[in-house]
Amino acid sequence: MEKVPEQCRVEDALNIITGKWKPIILLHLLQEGTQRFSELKQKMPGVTQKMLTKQLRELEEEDIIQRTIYPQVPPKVEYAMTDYGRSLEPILEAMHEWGRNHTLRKRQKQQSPTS
Amino acid sequence: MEKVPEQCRVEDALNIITGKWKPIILLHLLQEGTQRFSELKQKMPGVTQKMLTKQLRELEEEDIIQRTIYPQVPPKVEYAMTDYGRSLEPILEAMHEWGRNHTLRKRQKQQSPTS
DNA sequence: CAGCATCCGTAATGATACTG
DNA sequence: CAGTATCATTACGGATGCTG
Repeated sequence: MEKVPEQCRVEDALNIITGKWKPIILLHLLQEGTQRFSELKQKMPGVTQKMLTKQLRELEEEDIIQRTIYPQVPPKVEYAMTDYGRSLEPILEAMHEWGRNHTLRKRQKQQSPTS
Repeated sequence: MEKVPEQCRVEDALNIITGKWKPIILLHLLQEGTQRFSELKQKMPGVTQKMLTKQLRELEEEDIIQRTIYPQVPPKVEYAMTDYGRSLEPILEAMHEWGRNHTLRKRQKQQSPTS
């Protein structure tokens, strides 16, 4: 139970899943399995290739997702969660749950302001 | 079990705990209880007043922490987790745990590169 | 199709000085 | 002590054009 702040590793986890599009990418891959680049892009309105590519590379770098290139023309690249990446699922679930509750809470606050 | 990406609330949770100093602030308050501004600052090497103030205000805004001002000279301001804020603890714990494991994993990879 | 390179605007963070 | 205000710097994200 050594939880000295200096050894705080929360940020390490945070660095992995933080990024404008990473949570959504992970949700898609977790829920719908392997996806092509174009599929992901299509399912994420507003994202640019640059950003999608960047976020995917960062996730790949950390072994969260796997990138498979099919050497053909036109190119085909698929992304999938790694087994290791799936270990993030409980955390993502918990955050999703918490976030939803938080949104509700906020709404209630606005309706009945205590102060 | 409606987990349509469009309803993804992971980011809501993420927005709360993301920030260069928020995780450390939360860890300190969770582990050591109520803290004065100066105590926190002292325990967080590298942080500036500006940043510490800003992050604290944001956490306060979301009801994660409570700010108590003692009207005296010199001023005394204390920060503490709210009950609601404590509901984040399991998530932070999980992330800390995961992060630590991730760091270890990375180190091993570097020693025995498979590829 | 997938992705890289470049340019640009905004937002986040930092350094520093000042104040009740 | 606990801020606020201002300015400088950097990181992040978006738009666009080019390539195998």
